[in-house]
Amino acid sequence: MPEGPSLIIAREALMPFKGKKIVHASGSAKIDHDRLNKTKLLDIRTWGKHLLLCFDGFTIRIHFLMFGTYYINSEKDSVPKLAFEFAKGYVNFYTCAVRLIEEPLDDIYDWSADVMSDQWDPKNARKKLKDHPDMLVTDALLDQDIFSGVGNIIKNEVLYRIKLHPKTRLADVPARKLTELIREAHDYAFDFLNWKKENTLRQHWLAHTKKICSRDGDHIHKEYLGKTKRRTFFCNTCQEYYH
DNA sequence: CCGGTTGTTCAGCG
DNA sequence: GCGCTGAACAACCG
Repeated sequence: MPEGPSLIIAREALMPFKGKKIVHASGSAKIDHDRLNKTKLLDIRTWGKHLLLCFDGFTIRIHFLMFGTYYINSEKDSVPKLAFEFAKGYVNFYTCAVRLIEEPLDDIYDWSADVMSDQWDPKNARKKLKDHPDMLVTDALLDQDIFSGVGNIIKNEVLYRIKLHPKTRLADVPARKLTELIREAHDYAFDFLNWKKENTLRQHWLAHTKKICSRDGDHIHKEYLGKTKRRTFFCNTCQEYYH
């Protein structure tokens, strides 16, 4: 569920409820459900991995973390974190972090950082990357302030696609390669979205969970790299290590 | 059946 | 106040 493209799918699935009134809100999330009862769901937005349910004067932010899911007009056998009942239909959110946000969204979200957004701005991303010369590219792609919506799968696939070694420091990335990094973070996310919709995402992975490099037949390494120590799959032969 | 993980936040420590 | 670590959360897949 968690990476940015999946949130686009979630938003689309929820759009039928836009403008509809919540008849009853419930769930185990520690929020004031009374604020939701009999209020209209004005809009559904996303910022990276955040699902934003907009109401008059506040927003419910849902983060699906690793295992979060949602069921529309159906449920599974566990207590939802949050559940909305409309006059026609209902939604259940499971295993997610729910938070009520009072601030205007424009005050707290940099929309240009979201690789899935119309407002995604490669130039801003480049500026931010310049500010972190010692950051490894494997960490940079996971930085939600720079590449909001990019997760570990997208990270691995982008680095493989542009033939860049995950341990490369940002300062050592050639300018042209940096352009590719930024472009591919956006482009691969949309390939991810399309494949996810077709249910063919897994079969399109070239590096993530792979053992053999399809370019040169070499072994794909699996290491836990960077500050975040996340699973990183890479080929030492075709992914150039600049240092 | 167990181990691992598409992620984030927070407490605790030096 | 900082950076770092580890825990907590929790469900599905192989």
